[in-house]
Amino acid sequence: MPARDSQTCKARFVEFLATKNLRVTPQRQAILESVFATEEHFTAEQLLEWAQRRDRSVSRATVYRTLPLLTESGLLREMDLGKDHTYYDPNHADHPDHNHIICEDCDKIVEFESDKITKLESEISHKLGFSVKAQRLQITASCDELKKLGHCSKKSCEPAHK
Amino acid sequence: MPARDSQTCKARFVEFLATKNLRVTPQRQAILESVFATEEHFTAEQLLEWAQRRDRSVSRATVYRTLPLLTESGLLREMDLGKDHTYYDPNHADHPDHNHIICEDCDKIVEFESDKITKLESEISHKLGFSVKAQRLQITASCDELKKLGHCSKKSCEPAHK
DNA sequence: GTGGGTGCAAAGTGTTTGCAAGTGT
DNA sequence: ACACTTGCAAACACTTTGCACCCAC
Repeated sequence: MPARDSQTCKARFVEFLATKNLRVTPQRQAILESVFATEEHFTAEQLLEWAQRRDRSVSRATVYRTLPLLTESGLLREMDLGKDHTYYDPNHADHPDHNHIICEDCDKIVEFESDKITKLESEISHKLGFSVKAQRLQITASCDELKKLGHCSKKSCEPAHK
Repeated sequence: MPARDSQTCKARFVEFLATKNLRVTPQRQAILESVFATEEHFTAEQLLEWAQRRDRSVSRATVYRTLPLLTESGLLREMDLGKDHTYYDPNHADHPDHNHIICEDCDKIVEFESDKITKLESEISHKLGFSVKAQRLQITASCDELKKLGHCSKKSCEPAHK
């Protein structure tokens, strides 16, 4: 998937804030910068740490208050990975229909898109009398190579950390 | 989707307990009966209420301790619907690959299966070097009829409760 | 100037757990 | 008898919120 344009994302968020009569504060900017400096999924706690590196004054409360704004504006998407905290996906803005393969061996997540699946979802939904608004597909899988060779050569398939 | 055989499910769970050297207690039986008396998705709190109707002695702690056993045995599946609590799907045993359409108008959930989607998932995963272990697809949709007529005639599409 | 925003710490809430007593096998 | 189980209540962990002060527009 092509990389996103972080400038565009930031502009979109500022616009979103304006629409709702909300303000562009230094804290929100620090959070915004942090969000679009990564393409990885992250937690609220991680985001707090990143944002504080840019602006010491960012508090946990502000992170938790900004996260819903980012999801509401469509720039971020909540992800439930079965852990005790919520993950956020910064790749949603450019690829709203992308799916996830989660390797149960190494916890790594691979993203992919499939027009065919998207189309089928739409067709089936239509038959059942619905219009698709959003979709989320998570595949839990195991790494073929790891199973066969006992290790995993994929760059995207490192041993699970922690 | 054809209805499940609750007798088989119960037998499977008893067997699962035996395998792990766990015991068949009255409380677990009450919970088990309750789980397979419904085809709807439910919460831990609902399950507690149902189980207590069969056996007053069932406590919240036992429900929370039994739920992981039921998921581990493959009879139940956790569902995240974006609410603050976890939902459980009792239809997983017979239809492990079924998907969900969640109507954002009325909160109703419709289940469906699609061999084509399942196959595509498998193919794509294989190409990326993974073997599918499980999958979950949730489609958020809106009810066509509701949008056009202002109300919803589908039996499965009642107004959202609460 | 004013309505929104912030940090802090306390509160909230679904879920988990330590403990002493009970019970299936 | 020996583990495994249970109910109760306290503990947890992530997230939310009340409040008094602050600041972007």
